[in-house]
Amino acid sequence: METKDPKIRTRFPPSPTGWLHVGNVRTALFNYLFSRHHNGALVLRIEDTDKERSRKEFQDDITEQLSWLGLSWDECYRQSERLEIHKTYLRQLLESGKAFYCAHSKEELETEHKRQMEERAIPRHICGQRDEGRESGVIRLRNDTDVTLSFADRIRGDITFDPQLLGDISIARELESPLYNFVVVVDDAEMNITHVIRGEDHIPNTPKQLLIQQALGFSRPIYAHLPLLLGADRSKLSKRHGDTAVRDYRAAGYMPEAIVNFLALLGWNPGTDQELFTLEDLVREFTLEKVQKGGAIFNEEKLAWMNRAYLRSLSIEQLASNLTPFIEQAGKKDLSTDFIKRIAYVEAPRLSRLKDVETNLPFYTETSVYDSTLLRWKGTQDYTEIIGHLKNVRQLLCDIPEADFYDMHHIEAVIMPYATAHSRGNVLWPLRVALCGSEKSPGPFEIIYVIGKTEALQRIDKAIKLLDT
RNA sequence: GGCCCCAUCGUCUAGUGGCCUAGGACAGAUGGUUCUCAUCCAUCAAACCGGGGUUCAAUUCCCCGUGGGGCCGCCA
Repeated sequence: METKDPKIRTRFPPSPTGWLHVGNVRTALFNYLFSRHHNGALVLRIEDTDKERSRKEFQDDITEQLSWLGLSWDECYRQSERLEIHKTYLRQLLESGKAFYCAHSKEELETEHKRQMEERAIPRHICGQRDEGRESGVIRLRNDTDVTLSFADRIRGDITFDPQLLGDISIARELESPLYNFVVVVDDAEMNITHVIRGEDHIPNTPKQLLIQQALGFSRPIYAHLPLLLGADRSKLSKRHGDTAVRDYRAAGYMPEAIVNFLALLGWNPGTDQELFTLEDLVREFTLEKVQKGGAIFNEEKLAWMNRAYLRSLSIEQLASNLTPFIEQAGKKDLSTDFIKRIAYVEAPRLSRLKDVETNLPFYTETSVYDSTLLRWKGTQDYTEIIGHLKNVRQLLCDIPEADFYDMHHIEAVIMPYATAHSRGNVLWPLRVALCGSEKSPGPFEIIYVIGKTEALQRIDKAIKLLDT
């Protein structure tokens, strides 16, 4: 059993350069689960040091989607507001000679890199200007370490690097513009981050950050590198794999609980057969020891299955209110709440995503034009027989009091004996087609239940008329 | 190319030397229920990357291959 350590602090540091995507959310989730499991704190840090690419709408998207998913944070910072702190440490390194200005041009560095690749040499920049005392250019950390760098990853064990392969690490474009590896180290230390839980694509950054930490005299946090989220081709999940933004899944009608549950199981599981977890369950069960090492493919079919499970756990009232915006979006804005509740009731077993409601919506809200031949069961039924059945069923429906139309099973109980007596297909197929005008649809009782007595009678009359002419 | 990480059914995974004729879930196939669609129920098919060790015994430990991935920015 792990002990609860209130001093544990984790962080989630997205850069606001695109819509928050599911890979980021998985990282955020694991940080959330770990910190909450230990009664610790989660810091949200907007990494907006790249002024060119950072945008306010993306930053808003981060907080909006995290909130929607139920992932809360305890503190929030914007890196761009911490420039003075970063500059202080930058000056410290410059003054102590641990960092220096490198005035080589981009072109020069590019040429050097190209040559190194061609010569199969180590791609690194060991700057010849270390001791020239220049006062402008890129600020680099002097790297003359020759001892092997090593850190204990909580998920992968010891990972070692040869620091000589790194060259002099760039830490700022200029004094006013510090770079990622430097800022991360300073902020993690300043914010007392105890556990750095991030994607394994950051493993190569770790030795650089270790070096910067040492130069600054900071203590080292515990690292845990998560397996990557993969696309179907097993490469790192990205935009080219299709919709990966949380807002897209939200717009399609995935439940936040399903997304969280699904993401948690990508790279982690408690070692049991349980698949459905609330966020509280996850917080209670989560440990880094159970985190997987290999990358996991983001399989939308399983997400859809899980979403179905969550949709079906909703009450009709809850489902109806979740469905309402999607029904409105499909162009049906004035439906009564009772009507929507009846749609929710019959659609519940058919929905993978809330947006799927638009598939059958026309059956409930519109009358359709169809060919009279569609009314024939198996395509061969006699018209006069169909007319007879429809008229009889119509009469049965007429005799049901309006109030009983609010019970689907009552409607079924009235019509079913008649249908059975005349072979169900002979009665129910034409009835259903009369009601919806389509080959495939929900059952006749379901449609009648949704549209109500008056509308049902009208549609049956219309079908009878169609057959009569 | 260099460095680093990883490796059980198509996919997500259980499995920490014998309980494994390898378990579950999604997807798939078949059958049943059924007026169509969906739901639901039952059944089936499907994996330990290869080769060496260690051991009485390896999916599990070690090594080497192979395969996959990540990173090599004055992006984060």
